[in-house]
Amino acid sequence: MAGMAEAKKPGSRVDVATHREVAAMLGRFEHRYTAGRRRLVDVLGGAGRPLSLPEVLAADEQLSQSSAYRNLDVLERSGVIRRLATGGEYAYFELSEPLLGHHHHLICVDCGSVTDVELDDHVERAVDDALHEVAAKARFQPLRHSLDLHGHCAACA
Amino acid sequence: MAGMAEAKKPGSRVDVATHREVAAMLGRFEHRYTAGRRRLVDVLGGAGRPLSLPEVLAADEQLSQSSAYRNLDVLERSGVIRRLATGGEYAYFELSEPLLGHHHHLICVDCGSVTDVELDDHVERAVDDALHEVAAKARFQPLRHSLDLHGHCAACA
DNA sequence: TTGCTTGCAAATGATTTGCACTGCT
DNA sequence: AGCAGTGCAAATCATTTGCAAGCAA
Repeated sequence: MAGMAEAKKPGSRVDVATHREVAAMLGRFEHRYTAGRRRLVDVLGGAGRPLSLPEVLAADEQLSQSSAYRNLDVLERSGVIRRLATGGEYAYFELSEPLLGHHHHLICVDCGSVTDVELDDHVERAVDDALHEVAAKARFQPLRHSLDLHGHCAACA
Repeated sequence: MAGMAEAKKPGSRVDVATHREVAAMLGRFEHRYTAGRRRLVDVLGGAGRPLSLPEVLAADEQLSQSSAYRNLDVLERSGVIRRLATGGEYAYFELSEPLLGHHHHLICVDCGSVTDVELDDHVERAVDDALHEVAAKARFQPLRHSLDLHGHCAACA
């Protein structure tokens, strides 16, 4: 493990391929991949779960609140990250599905924390088929589905 | 149809059985079923789709903003209504599933409007089974799942 | 230099709350 | 009387924005 490089820059918890991909996504919208934005991607990519803004700021002291919000907005519009409406007091942010893969969330109704989970392809397909069917009936153009489980996390139970 | 009473009080768009059920739910929490709360249930029950607070207020001029928010909170805590976090600027409210039945939402990313849809029991069961499985692995106690489709509604497409 | 980016401080706006009053029970 | 419920106005607080200064092409 120690000698086994994982293609990460020192100080970055996200691999080089991901950073390259992010740079390309930003480039498509004529946005620069600045230090502040790279820090956000490092924090979100290193967390392994969605983070609220306070958590993001706590993870990297160098980030300022307003710029973090502004850059999260840029990253969201460029398709790099996703903003989760959990119903709690904060929005949560995570790398988008093109970077992280399709998945779902366990949302704690007590503390608001969010955990990523994946489901069987078989179930995913059944859900997608069923949703496309009802969407067609309502002349609704589907973009993506969100499937979350609300309940009490291990820590709050 | 004209002579075919549907067990609704004049001026109420919600049937008597629902109002009785709501009264019982509130009673369990020692809350009264006041005129203002009844008006909210009438508005939400009559809409047939989730409504934002401005829509609720527009539907009944007699409702005051702060009391509406306060009563929606009471109704939510009593299990009468559900608050939806759509990601848009407003929260949306609808009668809870015990009153309305289990269903899902088509959420328009442009205008924020929400439409109710139902899925095959077969799909519902597959989803629930899959979610319970991953929840168990994470020692997470499930309360309910939410499955929403985000996209462009017929009006915004 | 031109214009994207940044950080600070101030503004915004949905939602919540203090308070005095009304009305059940 | 006692206390839940109401409406107004004011407060809250996550998030957004104005502006002056920094930095890359």
